[in-house]
Amino acid sequence: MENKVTINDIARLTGLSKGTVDRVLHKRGEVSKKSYEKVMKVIEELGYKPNVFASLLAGGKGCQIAVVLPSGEKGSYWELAESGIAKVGADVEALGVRTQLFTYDQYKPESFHQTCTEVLEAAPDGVVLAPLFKEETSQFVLDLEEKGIPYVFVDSRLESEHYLAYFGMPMYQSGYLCADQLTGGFAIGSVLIVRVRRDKDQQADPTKNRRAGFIDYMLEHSPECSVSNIFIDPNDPEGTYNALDSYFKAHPETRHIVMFNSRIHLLVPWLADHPVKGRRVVGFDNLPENIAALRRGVVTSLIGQRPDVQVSRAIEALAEAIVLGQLPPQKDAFMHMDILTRYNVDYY
Amino acid sequence: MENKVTINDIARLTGLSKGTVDRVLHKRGEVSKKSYEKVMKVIEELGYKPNVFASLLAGGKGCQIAVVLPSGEKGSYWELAESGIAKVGADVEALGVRTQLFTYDQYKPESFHQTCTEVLEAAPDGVVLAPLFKEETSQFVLDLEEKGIPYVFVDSRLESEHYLAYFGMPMYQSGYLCADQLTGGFAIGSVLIVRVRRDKDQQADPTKNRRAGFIDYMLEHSPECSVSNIFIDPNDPEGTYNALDSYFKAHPETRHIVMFNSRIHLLVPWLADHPVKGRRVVGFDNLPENIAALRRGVVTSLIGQRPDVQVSRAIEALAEAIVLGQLPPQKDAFMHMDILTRYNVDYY
DNA sequence: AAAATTTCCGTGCACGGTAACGGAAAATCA
DNA sequence: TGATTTTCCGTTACCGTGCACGGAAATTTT
Repeated sequence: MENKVTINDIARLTGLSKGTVDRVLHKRGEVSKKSYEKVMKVIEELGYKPNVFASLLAGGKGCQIAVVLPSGEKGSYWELAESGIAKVGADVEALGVRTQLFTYDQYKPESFHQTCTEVLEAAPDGVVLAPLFKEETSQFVLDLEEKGIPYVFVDSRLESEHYLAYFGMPMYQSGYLCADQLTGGFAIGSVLIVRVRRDKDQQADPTKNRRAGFIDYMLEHSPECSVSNIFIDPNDPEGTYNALDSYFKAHPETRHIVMFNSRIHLLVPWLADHPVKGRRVVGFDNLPENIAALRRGVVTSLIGQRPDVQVSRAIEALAEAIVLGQLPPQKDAFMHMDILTRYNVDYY
Repeated sequence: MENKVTINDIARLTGLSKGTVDRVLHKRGEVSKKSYEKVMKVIEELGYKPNVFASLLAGGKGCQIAVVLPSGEKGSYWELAESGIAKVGADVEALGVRTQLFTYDQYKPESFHQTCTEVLEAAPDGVVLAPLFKEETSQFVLDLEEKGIPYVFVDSRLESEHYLAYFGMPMYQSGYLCADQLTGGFAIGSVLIVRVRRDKDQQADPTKNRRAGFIDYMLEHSPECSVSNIFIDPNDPEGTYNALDSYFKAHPETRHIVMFNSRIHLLVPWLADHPVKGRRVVGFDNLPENIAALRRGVVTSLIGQRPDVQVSRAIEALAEAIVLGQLPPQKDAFMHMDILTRYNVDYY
């Protein structure tokens, strides 16, 4: 059933041998132009697709996929992404696909560059890439294209036309959704945005678009609602605590709190000490610590994009493209924005 | 890489031929007890796993999976489930898995029984089953076990110990979650539950547990909030409209509305005619009509379990078990309860 | 004890594709 | 023109399993 057309059929119809047919299939030369075209024509007509099993059986090599991510500390967003590698379906593994993880320091462009050269040396059959640095990524992508190595973006992407697929979250919309969750659709008092202070010469703020979506929602639905910002240092718990304390001393009328990165858990100590009935606290990403906060009831809801799923789907898409020659149905796959509350988080 | 152990290795180590080894592997007799045990021992020791590619190549058959669902009218829940069949990964198909759909009338046990015999005649290698009738399902499952055909439940399940896996939604918790969505965590006025009238001798109400979860939440979080019920006939739009009309004439203070089955869209005509600021309307399942209502803003949120994903995951699990001999990591996979609002529905 | 069964097992081909090997034909060189 | 190199292609031996066929050995029948 399926594709009855075999390499032998083509050999017979072209009057050549399967050895020659195999040579044109794999473009390993030593074929006259005339024969080459004859074979290609018949392949086209019959819609020949090679039998994956036979190919794997004979060749045995399978394929190697490199996954390039920022190195994830324990409990971080990127560790979650990393765990997606282990979640690819058994059927993909059965197809002879192997994955190899390469990490880089998300704060050091030169570390990323270093990792890229390592990847190129490893010469994988495909690359899954979470890009953070524009310049360096453009260069890397050029190198990959030159070598004919297909690549898939996760989390964010470049404007490049040549990537095979992209799995990520629509940032602007996630901010919009977040605002809806925070306000519950009702008009409310003022809102506090807690942000992480970052050096200006560092990379651009990845949550910029998200914040924009949030602001737009508020302007449309609750124009009377005031929005304030404070900045904290993620490595200074005490400072964070004090920042919140002094802000709320000055603005006791502010009720709801939101953060646009995955660090909402940093607020837990202060929140736990200052419970307010009706306060809504919304953050992003299902990190273990965030989920714990959700369960405690300190955080109202989280908006999750499941980076692990992004990675595993990316690997699967890449594998299907390489091994089966099937392009992904859609190039840009914006993934679910999951709304997590304490009542459904157990099932994610 | 992987399993270097082949059938030839075993043949050599046992001093037998691969023909004999193959015979014990497939239990097709004609092997002396002594040889049988010798082979089994070596297989055990070396942890032999057959090469899927070679097997598929030689045998060619692949495997046949029967999917048994209630017949889904256009736009219905079960049609959504049906669509999951088309969504199994290309890699699973590449493994030589073919699926065949069998449907039955969800209101007629005898129709289910009829379908079951058809399935048994087709003698598939595995069965995905959405069971509605307890008695008949128990019998069917016994037949399957007798024939050694593995089966996976979706949507709901029997207490049977022998199913391979189950993909479904935790009903009680979904009701709990629903109540949280409806109230938004705030204390609110009274709530209306719209239910579908059904004959008592018909099957039991599949949403009973869900309702129980809802009620429990309300008792715990908003004991002062009154909950009323009305009943409608899904096939009588006019009657539905009038029922809502007369209820709300008598109880204008009731604001929020909930339905526990997938038919919240039946209320759209009335809701569209009677917009109330701050009213929350929550229903279940991402049917096209429900999603349309969500987009219009008539329905506040939906709780979705994506029956299509349940079906495709079930097929994949079954395929992996049959073809690769890999049991699913967890027997009971309670699937996500997705909270859908107009702001994230586009990404589901 | 010879013949007829039955039980058990080895051999060999097929599945579709890969790739090394070697040789014929064509092109280039002397 | 003969020798040499290049270009091109057919042959062949696998890869690991499935399975049909036929035959040796063990068992039962005459």
